[in-house]
Amino acid sequence: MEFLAGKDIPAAELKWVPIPFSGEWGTSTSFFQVAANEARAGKGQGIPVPQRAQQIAEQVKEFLAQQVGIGHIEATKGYLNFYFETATYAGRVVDSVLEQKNHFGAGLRTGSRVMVEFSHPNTHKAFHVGHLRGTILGDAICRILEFAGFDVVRANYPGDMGLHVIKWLWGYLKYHQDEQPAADITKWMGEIYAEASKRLEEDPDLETEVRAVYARWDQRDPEVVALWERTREWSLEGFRQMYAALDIRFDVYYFNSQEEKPGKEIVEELVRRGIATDERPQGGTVLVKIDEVLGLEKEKYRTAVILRSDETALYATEDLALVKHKFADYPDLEKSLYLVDVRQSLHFTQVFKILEIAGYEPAQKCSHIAYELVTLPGNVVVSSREGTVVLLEDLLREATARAQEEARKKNPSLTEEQLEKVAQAVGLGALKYPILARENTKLVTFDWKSALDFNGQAAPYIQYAHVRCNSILKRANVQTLEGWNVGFTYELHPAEIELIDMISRFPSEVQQAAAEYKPLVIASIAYEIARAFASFYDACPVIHAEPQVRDARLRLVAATQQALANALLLLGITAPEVM
RNA sequence: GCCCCUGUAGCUCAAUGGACAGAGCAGCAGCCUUCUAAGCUGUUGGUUGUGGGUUCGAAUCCCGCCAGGGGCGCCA
Repeated sequence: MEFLAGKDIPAAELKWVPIPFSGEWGTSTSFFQVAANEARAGKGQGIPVPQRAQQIAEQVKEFLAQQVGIGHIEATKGYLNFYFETATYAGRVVDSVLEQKNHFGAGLRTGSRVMVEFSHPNTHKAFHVGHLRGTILGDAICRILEFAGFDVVRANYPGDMGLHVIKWLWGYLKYHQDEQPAADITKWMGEIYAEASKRLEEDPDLETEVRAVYARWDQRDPEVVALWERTREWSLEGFRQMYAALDIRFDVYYFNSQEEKPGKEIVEELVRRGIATDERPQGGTVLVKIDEVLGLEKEKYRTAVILRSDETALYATEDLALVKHKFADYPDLEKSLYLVDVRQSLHFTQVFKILEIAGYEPAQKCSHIAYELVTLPGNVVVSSREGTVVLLEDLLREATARAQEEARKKNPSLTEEQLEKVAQAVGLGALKYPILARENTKLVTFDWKSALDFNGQAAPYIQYAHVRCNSILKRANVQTLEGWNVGFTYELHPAEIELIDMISRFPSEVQQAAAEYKPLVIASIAYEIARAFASFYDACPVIHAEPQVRDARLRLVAATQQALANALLLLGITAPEVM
């Protein structure tokens, strides 16, 4: 550091990055910025920056080489690479995994609480692949945030009231009065919804009848309320089963039907305070001309309608109340996240902005995390109205059936009970992984072929690596790995080094995934660890190696298994013992 | 018209402003008397949509353009 200061090199400005993999570990920094600064200050002596950077790197290397306690250093292309001593580094990585076990990679508790709202299914509609993305993504984000050190509140906000529910009730009353649900309730309800939508499209005059049902709901007409309560429960039961099948849980449920009243009160308050414009006297709506209120010249937040002209509530009405409801329940929330598809970006911007204008400060802690849609081949949007849906239950059934068939073929020694479990783990994992391994902002096209492809970069590949680790440890008949005094004192195979390298990256990947709300980061490192292990498995015998090598490798295998298990857990994917 | 997202290998996707743009799939050539072949090894494949700019350095940041998708006063 003193040396650097003497050279006018600001040590604090040096960025340290991993060295591109070359069979050794180390950390590296470059002197391009230093050289560029020199050149700018006229001290560059006319030497091109890259060359000058290399000169500095060499000078620093010369100096450091005279110091004791520093191993292998290299100056190349303007970079200064410090290499760690292999045996020490490898041992430290493996030891820390085996010591920390299922906490390996976990962050320190931050003491700060974050709410993540996700899934928000609509009652009286089908639950299809389109809903799967937000649900799976939300679950993984919660798992990652929790592991990274946050206290997470998992919130669900089912749409149990709104025009779609009213439409369903209307369709039922008019065409299916007193009908009992079919065995598959969710599917049956979805069909009634699709039928109602179709009839309304064919004859727009029927709108008035639907509005009339909405009015009856608003006046709490006993027949409508009773029917709503009964049918709503059918849907909710369906959701409970669905979440159980997906291995997803929630801490708190909010229902938009509960936010109608408080929402309308907020609307009235906004009108009183002159923030909202009340056009009801002219037969219009209540709305907030946000840009106008803020005095913006260019349109940005636009205008938000917050109450219908017939005084029934919109989602906007209810969302205003929900923001407050959440902070009333959890006053210490540092963040309130809304994981909702990208089409609702403007809506949330408006809701949060309106509350901010009204002086409600927690609104600034709210943010919308947008994700893109799942479409069907040919850019067909999944729509319960159009009936272009792939139902989640069909998807789950297909995936597990396919996984079971595959498992039976690959490993005939499995018992029926084991097959069952493997099919669950593999089928579900195969569905989740492609969604999680993709940037949130990218469209996912669903097709059966790739959904049921279990090869290559997919969950089964990672699960298989975990199973192989397990298999080796079982065959080695290791009772415990505690207190082993073994190290990586032999010459490591490149595959071994890469595997250790990948494992060592896991903790920082967790932090990145949490900071950016990106399960993709975990999906990638999980795959990288599995891939490195597959090469290692092929190149490095464990059980039949010499005792000293065998023991070190057994510990590495155990560490790999642990790292894979931790990563899979964050993705909500089961790590099987056998498959 | 305004705003947002996307454009990387034949296909699906990666890549904190840093070293040679990487994987999978598909294709081609190999590997199972040795820890499960849902695997491994090798190989083919690139003007990162396009034109400028900033920078020592750009797939990445800024501006223009092209193409696709989404949103924009009573759907959610």
